[in-house]
Amino acid sequence: MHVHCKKGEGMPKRVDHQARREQITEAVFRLIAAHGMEAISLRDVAAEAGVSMGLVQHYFRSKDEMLHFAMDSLGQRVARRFAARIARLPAPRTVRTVLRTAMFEVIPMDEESRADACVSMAFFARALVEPGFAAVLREAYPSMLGAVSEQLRRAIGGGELPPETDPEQEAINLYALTQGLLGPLLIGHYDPAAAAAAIDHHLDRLFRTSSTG
Amino acid sequence: MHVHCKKGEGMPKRVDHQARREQITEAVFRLIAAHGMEAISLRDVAAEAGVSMGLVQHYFRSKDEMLHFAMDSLGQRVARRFAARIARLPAPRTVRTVLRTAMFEVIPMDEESRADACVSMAFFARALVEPGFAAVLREAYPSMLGAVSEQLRRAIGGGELPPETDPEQEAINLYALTQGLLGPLLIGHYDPAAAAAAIDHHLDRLFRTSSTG
DNA sequence: GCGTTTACAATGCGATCGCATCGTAACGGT
DNA sequence: ACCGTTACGATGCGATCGCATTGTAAACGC
Repeated sequence: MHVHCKKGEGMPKRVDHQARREQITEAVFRLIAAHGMEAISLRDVAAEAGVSMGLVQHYFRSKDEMLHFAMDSLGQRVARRFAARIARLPAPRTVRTVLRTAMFEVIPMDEESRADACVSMAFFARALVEPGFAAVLREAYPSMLGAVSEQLRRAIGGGELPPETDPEQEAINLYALTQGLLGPLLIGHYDPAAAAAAIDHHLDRLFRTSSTG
Repeated sequence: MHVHCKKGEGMPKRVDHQARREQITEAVFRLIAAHGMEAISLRDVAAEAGVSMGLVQHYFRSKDEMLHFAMDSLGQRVARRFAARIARLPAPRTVRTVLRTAMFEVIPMDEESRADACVSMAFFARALVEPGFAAVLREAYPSMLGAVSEQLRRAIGGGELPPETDPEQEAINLYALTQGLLGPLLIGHYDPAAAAAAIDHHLDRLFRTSSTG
């Protein structure tokens, strides 16, 4: 009636809404990583993104909507990077290699992924007190865990793991270990190599083919 | 010169400074647990504590000082509860039992400790962007880890663990596992019992006396 | 008893916040 | 060519913030 676009998606006049929103979101990430979520204001975001504050308001109806979008965007980016990292693995993909790669992806090795991890922490803390922010986490965790336990089941089927292994339990512990290594790492208690060693140590014990005497 | 108190500590006129500060701090905890750290204002704290805002200002020179005091206070409380829980253990204290108890202490079983965990998360997120808040964590982690690895060394000496066990590595993994279980638990992905099962599962594997064939 | 210090309450202030409003320039459809 | 919609920029507003200031009553040292 009012407007009849050819594409059902959006068909804006000339600018790409999604791109603009993500450009602003990038500024949000930088500010959160640098000063925390509580410190960011719409004016700061506009300044960081190099745009006017009116523009920010134009693309986000409220600050809350902006932050929600940012959280979704971060979740998608993490998931995408996750999948890409797995897909990039060379041919002989043992389950152990896949799991190791996945767990290493969580551990921030460079400044960029470190910043992402900090932002994730900020969002997590927010999700604890604002259920609206917990939605992304609510779906991310079961999917993560499902992927891990599926890998473990594959490993059991392929003989990499003994048949009495509990895939769900091991998946929980693998995930918890990885997440638990993140905190002290971000604070600076040890370096990424130490976290990697911890992961390998755990995988060593899980996948021990025989030994122990 | 100006004032010559008999006690080196404080000797205020008639009120207990420390007590008042901790009373205010309790209100801070309640507000952080309920609405997050970014949402609390001096007026809110005063109202929650049932005092005037001037009183809050009287006992804390600034909001930042108040939050720092609160973080210290929380750290001490956690450490105290930790020690008490260990001390309350019955006579035959195997290392495994001690570790299990310690790890369970991190997992919030009731609403009160859950609130504490949420507050800790909030402080942690803050510490990532404000180094001043990282001071407490900076000393807490090595002390925690040291206690755990010391227990592990005792276990090795006592024959509970094989001599080739790496106490430092196992301590890191035990701590990481426990911390990593906390996040999903707080979000509500599983219940305390599941977290306890994960801990026991890990301890089972670590302390397996023989088996595996 | 008197002055100083302490313990609080009340108020004021400048800054900043999110958001609503308004103005305007450019494009698209007819 | 016109008109409506979109895409912004600029400004204003009420609320709220942390903090400084001021006032006052009570306790202590002398």
